[in-house]
Amino acid sequence: MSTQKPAKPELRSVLLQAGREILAADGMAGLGLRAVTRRAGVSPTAAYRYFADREHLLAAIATSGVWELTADLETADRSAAEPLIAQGVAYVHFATANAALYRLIFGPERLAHYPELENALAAAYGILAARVAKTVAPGEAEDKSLACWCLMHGLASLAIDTRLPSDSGMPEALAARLVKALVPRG
Amino acid sequence: MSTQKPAKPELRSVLLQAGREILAADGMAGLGLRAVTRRAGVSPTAAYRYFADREHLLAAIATSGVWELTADLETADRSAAEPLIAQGVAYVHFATANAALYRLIFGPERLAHYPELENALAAAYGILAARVAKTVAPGEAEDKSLACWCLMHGLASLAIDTRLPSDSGMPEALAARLVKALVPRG
DNA sequence: GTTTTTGAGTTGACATTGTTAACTCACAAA
DNA sequence: TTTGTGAGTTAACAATGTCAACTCAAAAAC
Repeated sequence: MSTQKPAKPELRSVLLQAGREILAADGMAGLGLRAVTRRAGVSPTAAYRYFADREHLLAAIATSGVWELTADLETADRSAAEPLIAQGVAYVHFATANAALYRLIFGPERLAHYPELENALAAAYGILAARVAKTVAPGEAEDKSLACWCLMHGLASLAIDTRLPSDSGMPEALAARLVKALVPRG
Repeated sequence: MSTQKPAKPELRSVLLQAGREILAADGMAGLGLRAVTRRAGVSPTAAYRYFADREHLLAAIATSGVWELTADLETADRSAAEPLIAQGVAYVHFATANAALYRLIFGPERLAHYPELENALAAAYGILAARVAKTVAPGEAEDKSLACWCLMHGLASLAIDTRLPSDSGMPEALAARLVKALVPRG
């Protein structure tokens, strides 16, 4: 007789999933360690077998999000006539579609100390920088990559906080315009 | 005989000051309602006479910071040969010199609901947009202003989180280069 | 000049949170 | 059969945000 249980739930990833769901439903406000374990149907302290403390749990959730973003950038880069612009659009689309998650990633100050998160972010930036390097004069690559990244992050933040001038239209369209302004041959 | 007391301490602003000090010393982590009142030498609930809850207190602290930033942008704009670039430099200088405060301002999601904070931010943006409008072709002003703002915010965030490529030099210098790349006649 | 009102703050309590230390207990190894 | 051990639980702690009820001095009203 086979067990009815979900076949090795792997609590660690269950917790990440629970965190993502809470994030999508209640935003950062609801994202406590106890809330996450509660939703995972497990006792609060169970999380400590997989995460040193609450911050490490949050960092892991953020990391999972960044890998998703990286994948989105990669497909955008591959599948479009204007790859750099497509990346910009994909970036702000991800941010607006996963607002709370994006805020977790770039919100608090816990960033520098989590190598996993660092790596994921470096990978995402790598996709962008590689495309810029192929699009722009060699001497300009470094600065333009950085400028693009800043531009997209800034735009995404403003869009999420509905701080864009109300007549700016869809943030994705804005992303396309702004990236084009910075790198005309995107 | 004149009183020895500090002549109408105006608890509200004392609390703001205490918050700023905590922010500078311990970062956002230490910025609890109880910590603030404790440092102000007053009981925890005293804050509720001036702020509806902890978030309103934080919003007020953030607002005070944004007005400071606005003033910095204004003087930078007035006192330089290349006013737009000076604004960019002043912006990231403020952010890096007041990292925790900057994170409070742009960190959590409590933004849209605090008109005071909204106004302060609109004022800061106004300074920038006005200068861009004077520097750039009429049709381009809107988008370029926005792009500048995004650029500066993105750069400031990355600089604070030490996520800039390590060979980028001082963030202020970087700000000058990036703004110039976007608006050559800055 | 006495009474009343009120503004500004305190005390004490409550529910929640993150975290720790000590435990249970099924299952694999010996 | 015994012994470990991995994965989780229970019970408790200190700290937090918040509320309701109070104190009490100084200003207003009569």
